[in-house]
Amino acid sequence: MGKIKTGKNNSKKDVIARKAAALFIKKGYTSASMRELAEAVGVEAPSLYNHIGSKSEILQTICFKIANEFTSHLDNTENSPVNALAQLETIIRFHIQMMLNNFDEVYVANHEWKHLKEPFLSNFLFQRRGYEKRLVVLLESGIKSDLFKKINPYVAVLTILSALRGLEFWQQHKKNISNQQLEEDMVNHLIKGLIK
Amino acid sequence: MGKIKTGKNNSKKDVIARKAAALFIKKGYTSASMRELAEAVGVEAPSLYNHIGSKSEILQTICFKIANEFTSHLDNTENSPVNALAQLETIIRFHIQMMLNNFDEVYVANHEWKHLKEPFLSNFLFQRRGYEKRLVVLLESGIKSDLFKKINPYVAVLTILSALRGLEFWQQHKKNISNQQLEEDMVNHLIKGLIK
DNA sequence: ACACAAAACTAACGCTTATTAGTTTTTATA
DNA sequence: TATAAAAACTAATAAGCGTTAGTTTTGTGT
Repeated sequence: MGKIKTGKNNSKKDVIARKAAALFIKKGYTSASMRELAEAVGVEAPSLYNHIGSKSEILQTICFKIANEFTSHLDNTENSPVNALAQLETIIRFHIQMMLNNFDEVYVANHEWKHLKEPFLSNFLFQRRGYEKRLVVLLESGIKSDLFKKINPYVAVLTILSALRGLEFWQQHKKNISNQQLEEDMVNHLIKGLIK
Repeated sequence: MGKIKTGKNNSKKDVIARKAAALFIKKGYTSASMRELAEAVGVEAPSLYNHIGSKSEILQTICFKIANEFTSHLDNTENSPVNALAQLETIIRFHIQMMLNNFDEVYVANHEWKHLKEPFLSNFLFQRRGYEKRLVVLLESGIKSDLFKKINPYVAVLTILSALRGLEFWQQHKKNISNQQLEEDMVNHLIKGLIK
């Protein structure tokens, strides 16, 4: 049938993962078949197994790649010398950038993690829960420093993360607004509602 | 094997739909099998077909029941004599109430609509898009009346709807905060960031 | 108690799934 | 150009899927 076309910096496994992410968005992980994925890649289904271990492994790769990017960015931010407000703004902007620049994989990590197999499922949820908790700590510190209103920090984190996640809908609408403007408006909406 | 237990005001079809919603949340629509659903209901799989037409029909029932509830509430709100800010607040509070009181069905409508069959899929998306547009009009009217900041109304609607959707995570966390407090904090966060 | 309808059951169908085995073709190296 | 490895292919497997057919049990009204 064909041959997998690789670019310069991406392996065949990368090509498969990228096509898979797009397919998982369109059909959902379970409904997306290896035969469909193979067709998107330009090859017969069994040929995929020369490059990947299993369908489930593709999902793992996508989910943990994204989870690790968020986690390591948070590591860096926490170590920066600026105050809680500036840290929060940095994090919000990073989420927005990730949604705009790595849409497919972020979407899959957000929507299809449910189909990870153990122990990956537990690991993923543990990592995500840890991320949320660190944000709550950040919010608490901002409240203690009198930077933020005395809102419940869990609620604030939930609100912010959910609003950011919702950028996935932007990809579909494509309104007449630049990414720059989008980012400023969202940061403004989410932050100014917090500042005293 | 058994018999479907119906309460007073719910038909056997309702019982199936309710169990199905819970199962669709746990496994996703595609991965949830009719045999699993049957077991949850307490019956053999083919027996379900005495009460429902198909698996897909269950999903349709759930999705449109929820969509219609949101649409008709918006109808009522738009006809109320209060200003845009008060209308927006009413709508936000309704979303929060729906998330807290009809969690399973709202979750399924939000996550599994992708698996609706045509023409239901198109109808559902059309209805949802219409809902969003009406909210944008509301935001625009609020901006024109100088009630809201001059933020992009699409971005604001996206931010608000996404944050509200994110209440689905609340169900899992169950932190030490009352529904009342949760509602006030979210409304405050989302609105006060808009008011001049 | 009898008759009819509702709702359960068992068995099975045709289809799709991810994956494996075994083989052939392509590519890279020397 | 010969050789070895990489990567494609075809064929097939076992398992699970939604659903249908046909039959038996259960419940209801007279």
